[in-house]
Amino acid sequence: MHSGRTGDGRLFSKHMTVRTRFAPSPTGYLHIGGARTALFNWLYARKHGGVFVLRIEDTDAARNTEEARKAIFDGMEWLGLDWDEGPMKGGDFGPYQQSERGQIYDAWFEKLVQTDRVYQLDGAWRFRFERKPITMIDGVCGEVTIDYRDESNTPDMVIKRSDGSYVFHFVNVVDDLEMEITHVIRGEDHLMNTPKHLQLIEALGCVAPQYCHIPLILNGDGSKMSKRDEGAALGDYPRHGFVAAAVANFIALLGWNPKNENEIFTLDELAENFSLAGINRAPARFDYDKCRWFNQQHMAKLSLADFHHAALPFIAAASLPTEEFSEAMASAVKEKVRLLEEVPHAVEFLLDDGFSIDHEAMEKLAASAIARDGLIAIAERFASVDEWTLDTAKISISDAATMVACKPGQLMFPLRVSLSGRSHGPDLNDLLMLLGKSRCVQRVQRMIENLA
RNA sequence: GACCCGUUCGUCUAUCGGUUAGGACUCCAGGUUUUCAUCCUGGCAAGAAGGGUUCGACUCCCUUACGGGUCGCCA
Repeated sequence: MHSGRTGDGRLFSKHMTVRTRFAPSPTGYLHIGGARTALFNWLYARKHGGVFVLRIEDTDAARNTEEARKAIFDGMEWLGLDWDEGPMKGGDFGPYQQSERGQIYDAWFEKLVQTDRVYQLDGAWRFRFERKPITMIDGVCGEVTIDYRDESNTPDMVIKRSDGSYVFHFVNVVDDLEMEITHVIRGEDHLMNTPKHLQLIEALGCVAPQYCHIPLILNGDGSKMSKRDEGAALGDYPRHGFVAAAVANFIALLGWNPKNENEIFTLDELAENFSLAGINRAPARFDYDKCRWFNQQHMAKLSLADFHHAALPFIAAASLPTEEFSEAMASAVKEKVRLLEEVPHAVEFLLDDGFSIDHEAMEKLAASAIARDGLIAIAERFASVDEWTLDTAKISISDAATMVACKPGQLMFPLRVSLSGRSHGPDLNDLLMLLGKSRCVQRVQRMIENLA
C-alpha cells in the first residue's frame, strides 16, 4: 500500500492543489487562537493558490449553539478570511457541517468493521491501535515519535459512542480525507492526537495530509488564555475599535515571522510572505499594548473617509451627536488614538460645550504667572477679529503675547486647556478652526472667570 | 505522575558554529512641532543552569530546572 510509512504526509507536488481547512466546533465563542489557526490556513492556501475550506465540526449536539456558529462566520468575515468551500458557499465535497454527514461516516466506519480494526466495549466502538512506534513528520515540530507499544499511555480510543454518534477523531480524519485536505495547520494541543489520526488513516488505507502544529497563545503573564482573559474573544476586537487588518497582522506575528524586519503587513502582504518555515515552536504571550500599536499603525493608513466611517458607531455608542461629528474632527484625532473606542473621548469637548476641565491642567494654569493676563489678551484679540481664519487667529495669539510681554509659545498651554479642558489633544490650529471664533472666545472667557 | 513540545532583552522576535547578539512594543532622554500627538535620534534591557563535542557554541549532544501541551463515550 502507498508509501508503506505513515506520518510523512503527502510528498508535496507542484501540480497538487493545496487544500487547507479551518474546522471549528460551534461551542462558545471564537477564540483568538482559533482565529490565528484559521488565518494561517487561509494564508497558506492563498500563498499557494490553493483552496481554503471551512468545516463546522458540530458533532457534539449538546454543546452546539447558534450564537457560536454565528460568531465563527462573523469573526471570519470580519478578519477577511473568505472560504472557498463551506457553509453558505457550497463546494464539491459537502455538506460542510458534520451533523449532515452521517452516511459518509457510516460507510468509512464499515471499512474498519470489515478489517476488524474496531471492537465494542460497553456499547461504544473502540479503534484497535497497532502496537508499534508511530512517527510523524510535523511541518513545524519535525520528527516526533510516540510509542504505541506502551498501551497504558495509549489506550484504544472510542470512535463511535454508545448512542451511535461518532467522536471527533474519526470524523475529523474522515472529513480531511474526503475533502482531500493536503495540509492541516492546527494548534499544538492536537500534537498528541496526530499519531491516533495517522493510525486511523493507515487503517483506512489512505495517505495522510501534512500536519503542522502551531504553538498556542498564552496570556501576558504566561498563563493559559481562557474565556474571560483580555484579548481572548475575537468578537471583542471590533467592539473595542480594532481594525481587522491590525488584528490579523498582530496575531500572524505571534508565532510566525517573515524572516526580515518588516512588521506592518496587510492581509495580502501576509499571504505573499507566509511560509511554514517561519513558524516558531514556542508558545507566544499576548501583548495587548503591542496589539494596540499595530492598530494605530493600520488606522494611520486608513483614508480619512474610512476612518470617519469606522469611528461613527463609537460616537453613537457614546451618545454623542453623529451628525456633528465631521470629517474635519475625525482628521484632528485620527493619528492620536490607538483604538476607535478612544475617539468619543478625544472629540467630546468639540461636540459638547459643557465639557469638564482636567484637574491637573487647571492647577498648572492657576500656578502660571501669565496665564490669566495672557488669556484676557487673547480673548480681546479674538473678539476683535473680523474674518476668522487660521492666519488671523494665529496673529491674534502673537499680538496677545506681545501685549503681555511673553512668547506666543507660553500662551499655547493656557489656550489649549481653555479650549479643550485638557493638556493633551488635537493640534491647536485644528481646535481653533473646528470651534470657530465665538466658541473660542466663550471658552477663553470661561477660563478667565475660573482663574479669577 | 506518564508521554510529548519548548526555553535569546519585561513582551514579540532575528541569528541556520566565528556578529560590538540585530529589529519591534513598552519605558526614559533629546530633537522637530509657536501647542498636543505623530515623527526622528539616542538610551535601558537577553542567550535558564551545569556538563560535554569543537580551534571556536546562543547555535550541536546530554543532564537538571522551568514553561506549555496531552493523557474523555469534549473538540
